[in-house]
Amino acid sequence: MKEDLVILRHSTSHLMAQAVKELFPEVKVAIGPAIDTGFYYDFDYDPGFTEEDLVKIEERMREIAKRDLPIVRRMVKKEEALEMFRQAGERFKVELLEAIDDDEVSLYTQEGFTDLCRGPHVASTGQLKTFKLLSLAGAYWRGDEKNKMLTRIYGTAFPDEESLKEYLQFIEEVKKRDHRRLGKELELFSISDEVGAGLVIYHPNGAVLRYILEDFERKEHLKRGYQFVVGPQILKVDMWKKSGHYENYRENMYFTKVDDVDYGIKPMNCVSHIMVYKSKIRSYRDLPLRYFELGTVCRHEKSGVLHGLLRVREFTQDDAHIFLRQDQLHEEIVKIIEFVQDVMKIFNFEFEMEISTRPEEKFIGSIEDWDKAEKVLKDVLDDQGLPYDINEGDGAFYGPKIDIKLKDAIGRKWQCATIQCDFALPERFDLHYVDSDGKRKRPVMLHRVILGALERFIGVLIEHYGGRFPVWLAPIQAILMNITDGQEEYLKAIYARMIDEGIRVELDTRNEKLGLKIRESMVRKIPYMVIAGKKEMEANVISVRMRDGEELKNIDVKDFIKRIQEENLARR
RNA sequence: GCCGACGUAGCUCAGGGGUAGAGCAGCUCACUCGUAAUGAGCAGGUCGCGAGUUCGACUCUCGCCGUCGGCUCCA
Repeated sequence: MKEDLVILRHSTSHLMAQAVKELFPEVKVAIGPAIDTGFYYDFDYDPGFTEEDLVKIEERMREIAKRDLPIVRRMVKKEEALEMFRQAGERFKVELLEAIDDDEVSLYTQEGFTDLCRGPHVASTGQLKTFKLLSLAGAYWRGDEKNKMLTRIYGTAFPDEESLKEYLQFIEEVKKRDHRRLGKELELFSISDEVGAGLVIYHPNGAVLRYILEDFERKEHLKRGYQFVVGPQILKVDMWKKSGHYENYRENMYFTKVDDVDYGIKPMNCVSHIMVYKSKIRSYRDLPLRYFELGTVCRHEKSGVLHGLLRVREFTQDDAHIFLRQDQLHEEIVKIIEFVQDVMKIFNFEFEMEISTRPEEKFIGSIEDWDKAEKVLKDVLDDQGLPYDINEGDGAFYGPKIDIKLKDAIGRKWQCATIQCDFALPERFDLHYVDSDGKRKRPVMLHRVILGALERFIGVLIEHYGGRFPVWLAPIQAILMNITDGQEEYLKAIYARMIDEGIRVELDTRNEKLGLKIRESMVRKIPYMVIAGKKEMEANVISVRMRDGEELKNIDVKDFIKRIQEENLARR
């Protein structure tokens, strides 16, 4: 974000805090930074704000802006500032101050309101014109769920009306693309409270989309030397104790007991894949071994985090576990990154990468192994000249990882693919291979997903394409429509032919006007509308209208079928 | 899990202490029609679930479930 935009937004958040203090003097202020989409400020106010309060606060902000109060910076001794905020009962500011090491701190004052702040700020409140308060939310003090929940107000600010308007239009666009809304409109999936929160029910259109993706994935994995394996849905609890999941991941797992034996429903697919590896003695020549499974897992995610398809409790990963020698690690990770690049190009996603390192607590394996693994990950990305961010302490409990964040058609980021390095599970399960010197050695394990979870990926795809899936992914590729009863038989024959050619086609011979049929198909975002009236039938051709308005008049059915089949292969 | 808002017909939503309403969708009939909504009629609801207050609750109170916006967490 540009520096002056940060200053503008940060200043607007101070303006909001001042307005809040004027209207609700008993409120205590916490922090109010600029963020990518605007700004927020956290307040401690026990009754909480209402939507109406938001309107009042915004009005007061405009009034204060009109007063054009100068914003003055002042350096004071830390002790002096502490005394001041203590007197005012601003306990959050006191807590912040106590954590600051410097002798002097800067204060920013605009008539009647002083905030502890590094700054910088605009010169006066009169410069703040184009802003809007957006929403209310709860937020833990310092982001820690053990702390008090404060009330956060989100708003946004821009240098001019034009860009504010643009941003508000962007919010509208985001709403239009919302996969939950499109999922309903396009009859892709549903989530029923009777069935359970976070459990997805695929309807025919969504199920066929999923089937296409699965089919695509199987082919892509076979091409790259992966082998298919399939593991059970439930495994004995002892297995999860051995793997460390019971210790580190139990609160996210579902359990069941049958005939006095405890089972855990799998939250990850690795254990079965490890059992395949362990089933016989492996030679150094066998490695790398790449086991792939479209593995369905269950994780008890906290109720508040569930979100359409993007965060669910049962989902299917395009999961693989690769068993390999240390010396193969670098090359294999390069291959996986190339795999991700190939696949994301097909869906037209750009992406960014992040490396997550060892957590402070809740990890297995030695610190030495962690350091080794982290180094390999960094080396690969450095060698490939790929930029990345470091996410300290954000690794999985069994190893560090590279996370890949997709950037969709309107610039939003989504986490899907991940490559996780694991020295710990091979140790726990005592995996080995026989090396060229005849000695037993420990393999390394990579956990990786390309699309991530099919549910999440489908959700992202829906928003990425705004429901207008490319032809190869479209649940319904073409819809046939007649103009009068006279063409019903003609279209039925064409329908049979297209179905036979593997095209996903629908037949609409209802006694309705063409305009209505076109409209309904447009709403459903079907790529091709095939129209046959008296004229087409007599000439033994069809007319095709595309969802972007383009038309193909009087073409041969054979040519049309060929066109769709080519698009299926080209994957555009 | 936490903070806040919300839950009325398949969908989108209005209403309000005296047992509910619109538009779209659905069904029936008429119309046989050329590129984004033909017309008329009919039918459709334990007002999320459970308890409490009340002569009476869909409306008020409490609890639960779920959804939405966030926080924390994550594929």
